[in-house]
Amino acid sequence: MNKEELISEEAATDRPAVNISSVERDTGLSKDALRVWERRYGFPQPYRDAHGERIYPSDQVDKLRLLKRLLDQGHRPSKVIHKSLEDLTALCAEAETPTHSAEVESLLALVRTHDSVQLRQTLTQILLRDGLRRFVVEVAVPLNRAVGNAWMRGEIAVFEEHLYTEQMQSLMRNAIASVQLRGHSPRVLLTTLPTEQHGMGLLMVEALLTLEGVYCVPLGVETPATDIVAAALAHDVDIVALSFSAAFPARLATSSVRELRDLLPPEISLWVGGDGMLRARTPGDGVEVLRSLEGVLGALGEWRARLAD
Amino acid sequence: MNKEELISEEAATDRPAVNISSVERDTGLSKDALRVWERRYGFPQPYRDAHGERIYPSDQVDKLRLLKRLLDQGHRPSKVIHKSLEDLTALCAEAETPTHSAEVESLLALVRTHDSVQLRQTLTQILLRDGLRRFVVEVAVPLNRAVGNAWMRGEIAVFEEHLYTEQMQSLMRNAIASVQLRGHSPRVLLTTLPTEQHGMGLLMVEALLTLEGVYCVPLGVETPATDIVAAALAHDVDIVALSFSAAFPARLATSSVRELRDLLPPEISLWVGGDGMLRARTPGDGVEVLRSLEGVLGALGEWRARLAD
DNA sequence: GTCGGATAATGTCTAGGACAAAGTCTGGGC
DNA sequence: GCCCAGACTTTGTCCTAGACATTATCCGAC
Repeated sequence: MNKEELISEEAATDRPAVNISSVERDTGLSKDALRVWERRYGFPQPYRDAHGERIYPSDQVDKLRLLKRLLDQGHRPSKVIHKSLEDLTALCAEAETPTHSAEVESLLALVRTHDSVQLRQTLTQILLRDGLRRFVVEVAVPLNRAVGNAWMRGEIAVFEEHLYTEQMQSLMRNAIASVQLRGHSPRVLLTTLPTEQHGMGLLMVEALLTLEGVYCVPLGVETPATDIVAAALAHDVDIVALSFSAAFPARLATSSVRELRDLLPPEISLWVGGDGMLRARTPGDGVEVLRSLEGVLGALGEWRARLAD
Repeated sequence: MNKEELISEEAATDRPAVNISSVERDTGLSKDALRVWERRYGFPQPYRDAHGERIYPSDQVDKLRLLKRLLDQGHRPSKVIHKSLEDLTALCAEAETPTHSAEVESLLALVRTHDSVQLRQTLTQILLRDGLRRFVVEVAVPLNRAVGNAWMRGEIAVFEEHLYTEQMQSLMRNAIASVQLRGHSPRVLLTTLPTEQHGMGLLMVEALLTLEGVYCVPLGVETPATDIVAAALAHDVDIVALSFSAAFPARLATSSVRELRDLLPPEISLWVGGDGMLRARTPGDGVEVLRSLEGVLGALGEWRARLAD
């Protein structure tokens, strides 16, 4: 394939060096952190342009991306910053659970070959065959994780991940919309806190809850704490559910959950979940930490049992 | 309503003062800009905590939000920064085109009263009554604008805007998915550049194009330029279409569009649109600037006519 | 083994200074 | 009257380098 070659060549060689703003965007590391790392650890070591401004070559940006991922997993900068790209990749791979079913593996292959028509068709078939609940738990969750890992290892391109996310979201929204609303209790508000832009977890929870006859108020992502409280009161919800991805700073997660808990009326439950909550310390009383997607159903059962008392 | 009162009281008095990071998040103004404005213009003038760090009271954050909106409309900081909150609100109101149909006005009322069930139902009814094309052009576009303006004037809360966006997106995605794919040409890639997080415009364009038998590759938001090129080649598209909201820095828009145009093969067309393109200077040859959503259909007609030659 | 306190690691804040890019004004030529 | 070039002004982002709160880690004592 002539085009394939063009793409890999582009990715391998032609990538231009970029300024500090772009690196902040692409890696998620703040400008302050980038400068202070350079001062303290000697990495990154960008070139300077005619005005003394930092210019980061693409291989350093690659390493920074990898470092950010490792920090999100709980590693410390000084311990990993001087390792080689290969060592870092290996370290990332360690943390992975490579338990993909054959089906997930074949879906991942479709993402890799950007065969979007086939991908959508296959996902739809599986959804119809297994039902929404099994689809979410057995396909969407592991496939999300597999795509994330593959992207991190550089096996799939950004645009392939984007297209996958778009298709999966579209599918999930359609499925949710087509579930006949059977019940109306409890009422659950779904959202993330500011800076948390990953909404896929919310959609998966919304799917499971809607199937169980729960009334969901989906607020999308990045709702400030005061607005969550206002929305919870306005929509008279019983439960507020928040999702945190691994990229969310662990300490911020704990403190802002605590803060939200104090702002919310005590009779409204607060559920938190997502990869970002696995590393965070427990945020204290009155907060239910869900350690897996299935945990949502357990918590729902408990809530209903408590209501029955 | 007891709850309504609680919410407005909350909004009016109890809002806590916040640090510079929060202000950056909430207003979209960079920390550097906030500090340099303070130095140069004397506004904002935050308090300091025990360590000399800036603490912004909520009324100053309100004014900053308004200022950001005015800058996005082309005003200059020195001209507006010392005006009162009332003057700024009036200035914002000037720029508005208050041409709402009665129908849009009643939908806006549903958003204001966060009657989400009724809102979804009404939108679905209108969609079925008028068809997707009229729905997008006559309802979605003006309602989006009306909601944005109302939010800016403080007439609707953040969470109301969030819920509206979520519902409208969900509806549009469902409608798009249910359009039987009739044709497959041209092939159009849809996305935004990094930092541009508003994807509603893309969805509206996707809806119109899909109705016309166009094959769309929706990449969601924030795709880096090099990945857009890679995706365009991999999916063999004829056209790349980008959307810019008013919040996108005008100069960045022009320069990055120019840059992308130079990276893309000349036989691939580049279409750009959205409120952010109305202020930007024309990015030069080989770029089609769409000044309205209907412009998309015009450009499509031209493309097909050229193909027929 | 586990708890508490000292020590180290780390990110974000601070202050001004500098400069390029873009906007605005001004004067001259047609 | 109109338009263009060059000068001036405005504005955002970058720079350095220091400080400090917060969180991990270590180490000794119980």
